[in-house]
This record gives sequence, structure tokens and C-alpha cells, in this order.
Amino acid sequence: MTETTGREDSLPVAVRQFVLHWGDMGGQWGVNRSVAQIHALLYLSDRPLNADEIGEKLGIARSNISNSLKELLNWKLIRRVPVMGERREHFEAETDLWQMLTRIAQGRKEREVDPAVAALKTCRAEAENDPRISKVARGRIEAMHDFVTTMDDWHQEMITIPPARLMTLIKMGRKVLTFLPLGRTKPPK
Amino acid sequence: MTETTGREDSLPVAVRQFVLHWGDMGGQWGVNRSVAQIHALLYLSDRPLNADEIGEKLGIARSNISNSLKELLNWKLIRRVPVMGERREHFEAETDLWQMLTRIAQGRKEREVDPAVAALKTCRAEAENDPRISKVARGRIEAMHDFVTTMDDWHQEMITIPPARLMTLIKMGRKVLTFLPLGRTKPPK
DNA sequence: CACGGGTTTCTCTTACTACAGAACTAGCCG
DNA sequence: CGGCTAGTTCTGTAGTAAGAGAAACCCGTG
Repeated sequence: MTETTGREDSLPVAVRQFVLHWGDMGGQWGVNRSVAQIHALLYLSDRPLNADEIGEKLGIARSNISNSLKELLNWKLIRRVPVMGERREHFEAETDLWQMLTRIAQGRKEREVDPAVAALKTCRAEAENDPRISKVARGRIEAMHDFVTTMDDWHQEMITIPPARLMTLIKMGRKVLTFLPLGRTKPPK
Repeated sequence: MTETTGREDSLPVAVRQFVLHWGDMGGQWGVNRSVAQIHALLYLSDRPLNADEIGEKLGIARSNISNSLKELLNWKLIRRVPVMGERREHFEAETDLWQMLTRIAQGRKEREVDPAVAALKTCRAEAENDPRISKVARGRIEAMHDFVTTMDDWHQEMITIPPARLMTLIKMGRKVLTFLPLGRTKPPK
């Protein structure tokens, strides 16, 4: 049926390793272990899996799986897949790595930087008309705000560029500089 | 003495806001609250501060301050500053935002992506000569590995570009594309 | 309309991390 | 060599988050 003889007691070593690493990799990040593990498993699977199969292979509780799947759906890193003649829901992972990256980037941005930018804005406004605050502090807050805003805009622009082109851009690396009409400043050393 | 009348009971509102926000912003990140708060405070200060002053302004324990400062030093986000005729150590923050960004990026890379890359390498090797693993899984692992490696290399190249130039690059945004000799492929759809 | 598989929500336990305060150590003065 | 002051390490506690298992909830089917 499947290439990995399905219901075998355990997973191939390489897969298990991957799942494990991805798992606590996720831990270091904002994502919790089970979520990351499930994602890893689905990413490597050659067919959609259902909750039971996942639970069996990873040895984690149904409830946990349910919640984790929900979270992964939120991040849009996996999707529901209807399977003919099957009642339970099946899931498969996004396998396009660019998609994956942008989804994750998007998610983290929303959770981490957007609030920060907002907070900075209010701080800046506050600092504007607070006579007690030092010139230096005011300047620093402004600098920070401008910087973050610039980066944010940049990010926004980048994700509108079609992946393929962005990829060539990246593969070029610093060679991009050679095409740009900048004052040919010899990079200092 | 200082511009903010130093030993006043509390901080200017804008500063307090900034510290607070930066603080739990840090919490969302990997950094804990006290560390982020101390960093924020130093970033806004117009002169180096010592541990006592920090403790007083933020109301956190000495031990905590000691550890937090150590961590900030690790990240190279602050530095020790000797002050004439003073026995206690003083600290000031890096105020160049590019520096800050690269330091943070560097730190996170070391902690988050480098280990991941390493793990991926071993997984890939493992998958190479494991007959049990499915073709699909093997392919996915390789794809992931290549992708991550590419991004890693790119990052490495980017940080070698002098900040000023990088900044102009960023300010250009997607305009960079217009200068590049790419086959003017109409983006598909 | 009861029954049963499938899924979600709730609750309780456990593990971990941040942090305060105390105890400890190291340099500097008389 | 005592007595101070600055700094660090240790220890106990409280708050938080992950996750297991049970209970509740659907919804199709006999």
C-alpha cells in the first residue's frame, strides 16, 4: 500500500531523527514540540495522514494532536485533505519550501513585530510632547521607530516578489551589488 | 546633573512605556523580561549606568540584574564602561541599530539555525543509505537541506556588505529588480 | 432515535523558567 | 587583618505552559 509498509512498529531511522530534531528545533522557536513533530512527520509523508496514524507513529495523545493540527492549520503549514471512502479527516503538509518560509515569516511577523511597531508608535507620540524626557532618549526612540518601520516596509515589498525571482536574487548573493548604479565605493578592505 | 534629574522617584512616562513594551516584547521572543527591560533602559540612557541604578529604576533584584547583564554582554548588546573615580562597573548599550540587528541576528542564527542545519546534514546522510525510507521522504529531506543551506549562505554574504550600502539596498525595495538583467519573465498570472 | 466512531473541549498533573532573597566570595580601605 | 562594598552563585518559590486522559459533543447510520 504505502512505500514504508504503513503499520510497521516504528519509523525509518532517518525519519525519526528528522522528526525528533525538528521537534525540539520547534521548541527553541515559538512552536511547541508536538506541533513541530507533527509537521515534520507530515512533511515527510508521501500521503495524507489522519489523526490516529499520527498519534500512533509519534506516541502522543489524541487531544494534543487535535490542538496541534489546529495550530498548524492556523499557520497554514498543513491543509485538510478529503480522502475517498474515508470518514476521518486527513492532513498533508505544504511541501513548497518557499511557501513554508513565507507562512512562517508572516506568522512570526504578526505575532512579534507588528505589536512592537505599534508600541513604538505610541511611545514615539508620547515622547513627542513629554518635556521631562531627555533629548537623547527622544532621539533614540525615533531612530528605533524609523528603523523598524523601514525594515517592515522592506519585508512587505519582498514578499510581493514572485518566489522564483526572489530565489535567483538570493542565489546571486552579493553579486547584486555589481549591477547597481551606486557610487562605486570600494568596500573598505 | 543628568538631564532627567537622575534620582527622581520614577522615569519619564515615555521611557517607562518603552521599557515595559520592550520588556514583554522580549518575552514573546526568546529573551526574558528583565533582560529586555534592562536593555531598553540602557538604550535610552544618555550615560552609562551601574547595577544599582538599574535596580533602582526598574525595581528588580540584584542577582537578576547581574545575570541579565551577563547575558546582554554575551549578545554583545551592551558593553562595560569604566567611569573615572567610580568603583562599580558601568554599562552602556550599543546604539547603532544596524549593529544591534546584526548582533541579534547572529545570536539567533547560532542558537536556532546552525544546529538545525547540522541536524539536517546528519539526517540527509542517514537517509542516503537507508533502504527503508521512501523516495519521497528522502527527496524532501534533501530539498529542505538545500534550501536551508542556500539561505544560510545568503545570510552569510549579506552581513559582509557594509551597512550603509545594505541600507540603500533596502530602501530601494523591489526597485532592485529593475536594474537586474533578468529575462523579463512576466510573472506567471 | 439510540448507537458508535470521530473530534473537540475541559481539567488536572507535571515540568520548566523567571525571579527574589540569602549566602557567599573577592577586592580595597583603614 | 578586621570591616566595607561590589558582584556572583545558590536556593526556594511562584507562575506558566505542555500534554495526558476523561468527558462532552457531533453527525451519519442502522
